[in-house]
Amino acid sequence: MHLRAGRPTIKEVATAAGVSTQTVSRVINKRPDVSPETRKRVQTVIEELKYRPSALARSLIQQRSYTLGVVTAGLRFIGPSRTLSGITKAAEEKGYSLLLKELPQFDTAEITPIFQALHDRHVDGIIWAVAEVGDNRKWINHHSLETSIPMVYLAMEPRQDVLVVSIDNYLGAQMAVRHLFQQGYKHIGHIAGPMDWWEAQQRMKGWEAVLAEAKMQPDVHHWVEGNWSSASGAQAIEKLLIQYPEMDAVFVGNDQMALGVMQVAAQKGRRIPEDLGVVGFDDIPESAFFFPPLTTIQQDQYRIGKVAVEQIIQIIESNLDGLESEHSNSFILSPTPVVRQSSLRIKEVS
Amino acid sequence: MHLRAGRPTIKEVATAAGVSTQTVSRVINKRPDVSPETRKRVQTVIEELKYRPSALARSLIQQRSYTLGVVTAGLRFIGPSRTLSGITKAAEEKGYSLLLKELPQFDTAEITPIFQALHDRHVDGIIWAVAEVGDNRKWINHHSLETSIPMVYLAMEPRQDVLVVSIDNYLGAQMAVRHLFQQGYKHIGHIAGPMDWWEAQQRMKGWEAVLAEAKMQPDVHHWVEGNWSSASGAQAIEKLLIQYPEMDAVFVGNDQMALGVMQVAAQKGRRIPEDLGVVGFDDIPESAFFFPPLTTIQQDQYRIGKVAVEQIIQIIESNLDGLESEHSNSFILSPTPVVRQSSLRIKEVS
DNA sequence: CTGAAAGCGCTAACAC
DNA sequence: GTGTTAGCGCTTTCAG
Repeated sequence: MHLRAGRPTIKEVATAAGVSTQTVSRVINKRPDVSPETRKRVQTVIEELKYRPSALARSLIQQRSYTLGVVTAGLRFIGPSRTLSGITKAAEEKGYSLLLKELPQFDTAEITPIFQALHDRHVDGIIWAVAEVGDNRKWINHHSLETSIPMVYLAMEPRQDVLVVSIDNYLGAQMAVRHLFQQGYKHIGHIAGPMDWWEAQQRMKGWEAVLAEAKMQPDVHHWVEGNWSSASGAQAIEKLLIQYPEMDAVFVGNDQMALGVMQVAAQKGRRIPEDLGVVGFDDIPESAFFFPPLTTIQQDQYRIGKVAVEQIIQIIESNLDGLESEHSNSFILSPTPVVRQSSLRIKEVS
Repeated sequence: MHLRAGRPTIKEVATAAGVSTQTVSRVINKRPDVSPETRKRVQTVIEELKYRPSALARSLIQQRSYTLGVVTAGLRFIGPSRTLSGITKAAEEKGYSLLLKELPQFDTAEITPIFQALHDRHVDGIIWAVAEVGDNRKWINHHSLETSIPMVYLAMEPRQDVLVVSIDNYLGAQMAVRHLFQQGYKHIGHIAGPMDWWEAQQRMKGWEAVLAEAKMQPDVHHWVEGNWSSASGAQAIEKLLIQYPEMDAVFVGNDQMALGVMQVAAQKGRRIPEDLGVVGFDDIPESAFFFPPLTTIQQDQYRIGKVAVEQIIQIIESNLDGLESEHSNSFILSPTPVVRQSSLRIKEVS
């Protein structure tokens, strides 16, 4: 008995069990048409040899890889990572593997090599988990014709003929601002994310919409653009305090920027929530431990990942049945407000 | 002209160009032994047909997939995500693809299916990017015999015959505590991570070592165990303030827990850094915007990922040359202190 | 119930 | 320079 190099093949198993490779194939695929004795004998050999069928060879002949391509960006941020986590869990459950690519920037122009790499490896579907920034979606129509690989897009504006899974950022922003009004705040400013992000635009529009409901004109001095970072939040609030002195509350585009806001407010002796109400967006785990704890709009990024996987697999499998895609083409998930101290001016009646 | 189903094959390219598949193969692999005219003709056909060689078929025959398996856990936390980001970047540069698996827990017992899935897909190497917790490494010796796939382990205790890439947590903790002594603090407590984590143990040992240098006995009342979360940090500091009343500084096992510490300190009117010096670990992006900004020990998780990829690829490629692995078997990267306000009791002489 | 032949898309080894 | 043959490890016919 000596150590073999490499992995045992189906042929070796067949020889050792005294059957043909077909029969081994039938056993490993749990086909019914094998006699119990044969099956058992083959299985024994498989275990002895520690044989494992090659997924590569299978993919080649079946034209099916049970692999999904995932394209992400900004894994250094917690949002994309949580989404990815939802994707890994769902894929695992469904028996799919994941081929991961990370774009160097959110608006990387060179996406062709990414597609090629995934296509070359025969992925059955692609999850485009990159936020919509600027015109980084302009290639969609162009591209979806070229390749026939099913795709699902996350965090972008729903559009015709494309499967999209997103959070309702517009609704979330409305929730935030309405909550501030309910708490008796009158002058609500906004610190937006970078305006080339679709999500930042949506959140801003939600803020504007609720102001309009309250018959208030959103003024250009009532908001400032940030870049999602705490540093930009700090800078933004400095500006805003000057250019909008009546402001008594602020809806901030994400929790990180809200942290910067709270730091500056503390330095300037502005009490939160008494002098300044603050609401963030995302509900990062730390936000409950800001000082004071931050009211925010929770988005379930994990669930987005899960839904994306489930949807794309459904498309893949219905395509196989020759059914032409007949699915609803967008999933807009609702966020949930999480009320904490930073916006509670009124004692809540419980 | 009609739409073909599926992808064009090398055979179709060969026919269309009037050459053999072998010649096409030579062209796509940029072999020198093809006449300029033939090469050009073939290339034209390739572009017209939008032909792309199948990485699957190649992997099968070359016994080489140019794919790395990555096993991670806790992607909902920022640390593992940053490491993963380093891995994606480095892999991209080196021309490798990534097959991603996430364990449901850090100490998942059932790792065999993970290995099988990666092995089935012929990964050339595996990056085990799961922190060492409890005895979740006990399978190492057992397993590395079974499979001959090269592996690299992250965030674990270096050991013989295994390639490890880690941060020097012990050194980092020493840096933190020495810094506090330099700032004139005398009674330094510790809030540890969960003690079944190797990294938490190392950080605690670093704290103990510096206390010992200063001829101080680390007492059981001078530290409390947390679980990395801000909530546990908040609880821990409450306890510590009671059981160690002389304490004037605390070294906290990570930045999240330090956030909880600062929240409680603020509530109790303990001024930071005057009454209580605080140092964290990790340098998460938010820590610069805590109130006050947090002194912490930075670990470059991104770089860990990068080094891991580079090392495993080196092993893969030297194995191919038949060289038996003759590498140093651990990389211990040094962390960097980042001094901010939370520990600055003395005006720094610049 | 089982096996033989063919082939998924590609490349290594050899001819010429 | 280029083509032929064989085969990576598996599954899909189709016989028997």
